[in-house]
Formats: sequence, structure tokens, C-alpha cells
Amino acid sequence: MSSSRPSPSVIAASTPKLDAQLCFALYSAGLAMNKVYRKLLKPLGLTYPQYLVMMVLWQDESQSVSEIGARLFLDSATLTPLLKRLETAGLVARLRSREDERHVVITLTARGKALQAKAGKVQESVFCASQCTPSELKHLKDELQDLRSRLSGEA
Amino acid sequence: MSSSRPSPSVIAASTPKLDAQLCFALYSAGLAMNKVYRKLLKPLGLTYPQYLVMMVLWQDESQSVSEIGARLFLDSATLTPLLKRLETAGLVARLRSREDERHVVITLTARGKALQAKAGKVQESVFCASQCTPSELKHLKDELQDLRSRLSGEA
DNA sequence: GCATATTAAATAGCGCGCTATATAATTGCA
DNA sequence: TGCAATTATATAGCGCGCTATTTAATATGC
Repeated sequence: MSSSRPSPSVIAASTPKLDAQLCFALYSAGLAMNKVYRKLLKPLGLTYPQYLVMMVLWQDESQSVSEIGARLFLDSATLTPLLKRLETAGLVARLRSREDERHVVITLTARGKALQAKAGKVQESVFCASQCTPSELKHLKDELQDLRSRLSGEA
Repeated sequence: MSSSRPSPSVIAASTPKLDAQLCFALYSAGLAMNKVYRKLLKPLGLTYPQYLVMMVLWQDESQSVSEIGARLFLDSATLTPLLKRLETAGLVARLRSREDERHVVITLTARGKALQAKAGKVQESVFCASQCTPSELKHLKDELQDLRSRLSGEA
């Protein structure tokens, strides 16, 4: 099965060492990144996924749950409780759309908008922690985007 | 603060778009990878973190909780319940060390060892799904390992 | 018009991964 | 010896992220 790509047998002979595995590197880099964000976002009262949702809303302050989900590759089972926490924190409002009552439209509150200013240093701090040059950063980002889309079957 | 690296002001002007962010690419590639593994590991009755623990044990079949944690960058709060599930599944045994009763030594059972054979195709399948050449894969892995260690303050 | 299908969001339940804390065993030092 | 510090594991509680299912609203086909 599958012959248009380099033979998998090179890899699969036996279970490889952890050090040799891209997936473990990806997994543990993700955990490390999350830890960095946790400290930076604590003063804002946000988790990293909540911060992602806020970024999506700072770009476009009124979106349905599914629009947010499409941008973040997350579904309602993850977003619904997360958005309720943001609502409880007074950062967003949740309203049924009048045109189509199946949609719940998420809107930024004044506090939610105001938070953007406080979040300004977060990106800068993570950039410093990564100790990447802007071009390294862009390359790695592009490669990871490609990997994500291939793993998601968007090849 | 911190001047030996390229200026962060290039990045931090305002909140950047999601597409431009390495961290979001890392985060969502990790989720996508986990999804691929979930399907592949379901027949084995393992989650991805459980699979990582099994790989560590396949390399060295008797290790303390903290040794496993050091290899995977995970601590006891994550590993203890995970290892109990592997014990319930009959894949590992948990025993207090006699020399130092603070240590809990994890050992593979016969079933745990036997599972390695069934897990053989997993790496191959993920490799196919990633559609990377071996050299792309190695480069990306190296970059992610570097990123992880820098983010963890091991610079 | 009405039953059926589709869509959007919510819910239930599970397994991480974390912080903070607790418990127990060992070490170290006066 | 004895008592405080350290170390290894475990526990409590929270927030994702997932699958599977449910509820409600809209769209479609006869």
C-alpha cells in the first residue's frame, strides 16, 4: 500500500526511540509552550485556549460558535463550556441569532475589548522565550501548518 | 530587558493574526496528531500518552515513576492515574521498591510486552499520514526539540 | 403541509496535564 | 538520637479536547 512516497519500512522496523520521533517532539514542545503561556496569561485570568478565542474575537468581534470553531479547529463540545467561562468572567456575551436561532453569536463586552491592551506583551514575551529569529519562526510555523493540514487529511 | 536577540517590537506591535503565529500552528498540529493517533491506537486500547509510557517501557522494561516522568517531561500527578489505568488493563505492574520505599517501580507484564508487536504498524501509519520525507521529518523534529528546550528555560 | 433530513449548539462522560497540597520514606545534621 | 529538610508518589480540583448523544431550529422533498 502507498508507493509514491519513501518507504515506511525505514522507520517501522521496530519501535523507534523516543528521541527519534517527530510526534513526541511535537507533543512535548506543545506542553512546554502551554506552560510558558500559563504564566503569562495568569494575570489576565485566561488559559491558552481562552486566549485563542479572545484573539479570534479581537480580529472580528462578533462570531458564531461554529465560526470560532472553524478558525481554531475546535468543536462545540470544547467551545461551549469555554465560552460560558468567558461569559462568567464578563469578557463575552452569548446571544441566539434572530435570523437563525440555531446559531449562538458571541460578542465582545467592553471588558473583553479592553483586555486586548493588557494582552499586548504576551506575544512579545513568548517570542523572547522561544529565542527564535523571525525567519526561523516563520519557517517552523509554515512547516507545522503544512503538517497539520496533511495530518488532517487535507492533502 | 533582554537585548542579545532580535527586537520583539517587530512582532508585538498589535495582536497578530492567528495565521502568523507559530504557537497556534504548534497547538493545532498537536491536536491533529493526537487525532491521528487516537484512531490508530484505539484497537490497542491505548491513548497517546499511554502509548508514550509503553514505548518508554519497551525500551527498558522496569522503571520508576519519576524515571518515566523525566523521559516524557511529565510529573506524578499525570502519571499516577495513567499508570493505574495501564495496570487495570493488565499491561504493567506497580511495586514499591524494597531499597527505597518511596519509589514505585513500573514493570511490563507479559501482555504489556506482547503489545509491542501489535504496535508495530502505528509508527508506519503516522509516518504515512504525515507525508513527510525522512529528512523533512528529522529537521522538523530537531527544530521542535530545540524549541522545547528553549521554552523550558534550558537555553 | 408535513414528515424527514440536515444543521448548530449543548450535554455526558472520559483521560490527560496542570497547580497546590498531602503523605510517607529517607537523608542530614546538631 | 532526634528532628528538620528533602525526595517520591499520591490526591484534589480545574480546564481542556475528544466521542457519542441529545435538543432544537431550519431546510428539503413528496
